[in-house]
Amino acid sequence: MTERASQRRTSSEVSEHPRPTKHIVLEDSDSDDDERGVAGVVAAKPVKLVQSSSDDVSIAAAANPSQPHPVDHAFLHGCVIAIAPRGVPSSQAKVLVRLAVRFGASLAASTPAPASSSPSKPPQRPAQSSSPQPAATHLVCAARWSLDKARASSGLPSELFALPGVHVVSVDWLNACFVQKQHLDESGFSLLPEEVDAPVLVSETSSSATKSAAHPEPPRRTQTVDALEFYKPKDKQSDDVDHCDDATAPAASGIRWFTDALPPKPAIPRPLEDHMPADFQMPMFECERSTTLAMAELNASVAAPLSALAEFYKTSGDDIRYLAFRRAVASLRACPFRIRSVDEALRLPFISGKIALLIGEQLRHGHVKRHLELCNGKLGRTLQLFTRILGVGSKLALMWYESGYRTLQDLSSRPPRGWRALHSLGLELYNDITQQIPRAEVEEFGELFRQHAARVDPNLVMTFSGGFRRGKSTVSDVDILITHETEGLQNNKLFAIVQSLEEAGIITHRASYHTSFGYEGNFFSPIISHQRLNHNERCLAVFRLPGRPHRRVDIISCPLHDFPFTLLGWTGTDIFERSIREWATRKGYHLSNHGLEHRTANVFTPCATEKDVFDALGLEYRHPTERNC
DNA sequence: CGGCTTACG
DNA sequence: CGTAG
DNA sequence: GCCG
Repeated sequence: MTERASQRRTSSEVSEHPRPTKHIVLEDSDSDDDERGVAGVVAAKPVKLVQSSSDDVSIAAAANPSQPHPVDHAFLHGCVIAIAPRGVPSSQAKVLVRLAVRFGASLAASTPAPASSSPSKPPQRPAQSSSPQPAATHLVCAARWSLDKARASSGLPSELFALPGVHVVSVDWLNACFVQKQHLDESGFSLLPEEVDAPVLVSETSSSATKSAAHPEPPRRTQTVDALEFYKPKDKQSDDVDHCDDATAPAASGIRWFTDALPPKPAIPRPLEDHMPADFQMPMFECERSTTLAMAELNASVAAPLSALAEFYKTSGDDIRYLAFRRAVASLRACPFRIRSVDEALRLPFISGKIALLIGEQLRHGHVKRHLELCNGKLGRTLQLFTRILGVGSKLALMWYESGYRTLQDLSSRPPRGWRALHSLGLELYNDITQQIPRAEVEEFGELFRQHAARVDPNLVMTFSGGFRRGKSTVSDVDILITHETEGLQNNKLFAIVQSLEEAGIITHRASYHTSFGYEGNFFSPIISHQRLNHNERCLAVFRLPGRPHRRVDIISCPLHDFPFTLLGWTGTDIFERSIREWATRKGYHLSNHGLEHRTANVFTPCATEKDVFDALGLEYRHPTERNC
């Protein structure tokens, strides 16, 4: 199953590498955050945290296995949930189930089995799919039902009710657990024997009651990102690796920046000009390798025609060849030796037969005929021209080409089939948007963004992702990721920030604005029952700084518990993303922006940092600057 | 010869 | 179909 | 187009 991982390349040996990392711990998690209020104070008191000598930053103590609190993304771990088929609307039940699983619970099998392990212990790690578990620890019934009624007509097998220690609770219990991100004491939510009236309704107001029952000790603050480092965009510019990091200075005011505390890898393992050793082997998966920009220079000329061909195939809709060529290019980029012969090239993954011929041609003649024909031909040039219009992909471009369109002028003078308003904008901004953006301008915009965001909510956290985070000296667009230091509070912030930037004349266009509501605060909104468990906001916009071209910017907002995954997902490159997801699949996981879920256990693996994700996957951590596949 | 990332609008 | 990495 |  996971064989391929270890095939031909090392990697799996690495999978059990030690975990020497020490993590940041809160010195005083209870200290109030008043001081951090608005502007300036953040700087005054940058740390309530002790940074270990280690590489990674972590959110609070989630990474400390011996101490599940205070941050527990799987706070329902060990719970085996059965939801009453009757009394609880099925749409609601569906959501409850997915959320419960999302936070570590498992589902009772439809056929009850004898109870075995103790209800409240979470003995099984997510990875071990087949450990025995109780038939059910929690029977979840409609609110305000009596115990008798539930036993009689909830539709749950009556033997479940007889299990020792089983909790029979109303849906309000689950609801409250989700809202507070804690495993709340069940007692306040148990179904009562008789017609005694129902327990408290959940809602916000019940929190005091439930908390006092569940947590005699002072209620803990919800999860925060206090442990994240601060980051101030540096004025010292550079176009190489180190600038994304070393992040020590706190932001001058307002919200925080998240940054990677990991120092970039020492770059090139060996002298670049060495010959490829006879035993040289490269891992198959791009996510297993380090691919830095400096390293990629070495074989850039050999890779160039393949790279251009990949682009051609992408714009012409041949996704498979696009992938094939991109993988080949990725191998060349990751190769720390200059490729001098076809034989050497053939030893790299995803280079064989046809592609090797092209490489040979490039080596011998300095050009590749197929490259020149396809990419510089009429079709190739036109497809590239058209697909660089906002909202135009291979299908439209191809269709328009076949209809005889050849220039942007053609398109604007006689709008073709499928023309949309977005395309007009794309045309209007074409010359601006196709230009590369220097890092300095990204940081300039980032600073403005930070100021506006801080006015909306000083406790937001922001970071760049995309090419900027990977250390590119120029980027094709700006990617900004925001979250909130308190779980759930990032809701609805993005739109306000965008509005503010629009009013200031910085954001000039909004190509799209997506939002979907999750569980926070909106638990039973209709949208939720359509499987949307995470609140995500995403805005594709255009900004312009005075005297500069228009620029594309993607702004993404995610809940705190998604942060490491969303950051990982938006940092790229696309080849890196595809490879790490495929790797995850081969390890039995499902990796997305929202989490790392074991495919059979249906349990999400708690991760507080990107590094936790790599660890869980048995991968060596890759710094963003090593993901330039 | 099948698979090749994933989720969203 | 398009977007994103 | 390459890999298993």
